[in-house]
Amino acid sequence: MSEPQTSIKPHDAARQALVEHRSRQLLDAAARLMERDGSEAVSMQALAAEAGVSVGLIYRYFGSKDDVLLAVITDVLGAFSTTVPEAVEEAGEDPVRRLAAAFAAYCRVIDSHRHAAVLTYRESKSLDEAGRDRIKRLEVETSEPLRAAVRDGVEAGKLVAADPDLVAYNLLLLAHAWALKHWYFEQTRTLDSYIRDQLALALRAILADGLGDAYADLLSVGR
Amino acid sequence: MSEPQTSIKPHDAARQALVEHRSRQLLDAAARLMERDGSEAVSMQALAAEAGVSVGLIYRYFGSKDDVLLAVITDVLGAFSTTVPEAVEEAGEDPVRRLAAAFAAYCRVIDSHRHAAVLTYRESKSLDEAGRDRIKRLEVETSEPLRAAVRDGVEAGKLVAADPDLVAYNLLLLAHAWALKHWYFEQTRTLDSYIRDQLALALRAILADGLGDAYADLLSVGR
DNA sequence: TCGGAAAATGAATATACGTTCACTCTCGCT
DNA sequence: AGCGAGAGTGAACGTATATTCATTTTCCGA
Repeated sequence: MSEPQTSIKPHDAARQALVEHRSRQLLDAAARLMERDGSEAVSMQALAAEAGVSVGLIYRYFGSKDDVLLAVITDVLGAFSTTVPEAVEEAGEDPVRRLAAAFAAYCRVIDSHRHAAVLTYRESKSLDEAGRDRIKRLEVETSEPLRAAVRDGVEAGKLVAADPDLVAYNLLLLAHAWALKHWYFEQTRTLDSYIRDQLALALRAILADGLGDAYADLLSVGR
Repeated sequence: MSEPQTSIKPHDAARQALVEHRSRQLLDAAARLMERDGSEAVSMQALAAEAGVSVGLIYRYFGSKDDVLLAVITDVLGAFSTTVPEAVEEAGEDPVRRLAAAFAAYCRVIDSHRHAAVLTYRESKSLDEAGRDRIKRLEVETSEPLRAAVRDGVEAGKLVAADPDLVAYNLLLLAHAWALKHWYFEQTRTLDSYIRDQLALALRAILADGLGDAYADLLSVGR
């Protein structure tokens, strides 16, 4: 009934700290590798080299390559779910402003993880069924702030959208598009002008009549 | 100065026919394989099996796997450049109707090659720089009908778009999205309702004031 | 009918990569 | 100081798969 060792607690704490540290080190290395050489370049050996550890060590902290990739994706999705709500709060009460802030925040997170953010689009033989389902669910969940903002706008009579979910999902897609089609958009746009122009276009479709003046600043298009 | 063989001409014709036949056979097999098992499943051995030929034969008609994939993509892009203009012509003179027809045609082509159409999004280590550039150029070219329709609509005063190119490219993206995010959209939509709803939403953003009634049929949403 | 050139075959080769494991190193405790 | 458990190592293994090539088959013209 008694523990074989009395020092379980402190051990566990140290262990946890190490796990935390190694996981972060590896996930950071994976992200770095991805942004530098593309997501195809993330092999276990390359990851080990980038992180400055041995191949075998990775398997002490992640069960498989799938697990690593899953964790990278989860990381990015986590960034959404902290950054975006924050930005929305800062935008104040107006649902239109909140929507604009949410979209901008999405785009900015994606811009700083351009490859990792679109890992989901890779028809990976790697990621198994369960992992894919989990990611899909998370992805839909992280689009919730957008959906909420659109719904609020409709309820407040400031937006008109027959299908708020479609509007929100399209905005999510356009945020992803900044990464997916970066080679195209970068020819003519910066991140800021992309956000501004896409937002202006989207708002034109859903802003209630007569509100153009109130949001003129959001409806302007880049020079 | 004289040819070693007098029968060069007929030979060449027969050769050409064979090349044509084999290429089609292989590209069709690749497309079939892709739609059935996903694009990751297209290995040279699987392709050979699906086409009912030997592995070595593929290399007689394509220099490498890259070449095969490139040809598959080119095939789909070719389908765009014949189908879409056709659909646009059938839609008559009205630029708004033409735009609607173009978008619908895009979506339909994509729907029938859901995996192949989206091969471009695979961050393939396979496809080399030159091939990717060629594809990018072709992809932009195939979006020309959309661009033209939007521009015409603006000139005719029926559409209002600060940046017609962005509008056209977004529509292209939304067509791709039917394939990219099929797992999401299929939950709530059919291809037809997808086309209708996306078109309605997009038109709301760009239709000139007072034209709502004239295009009420294009602006309706829902089942 | 026959010879040979082109077409086709598929086993073998090369390579890249995920995963494992026998071994070494580190460090806290006695 | 010495020991032992857990941390870390990296060569080796298995597998998948792109590519090659020696060999066989097909088929057309003489």
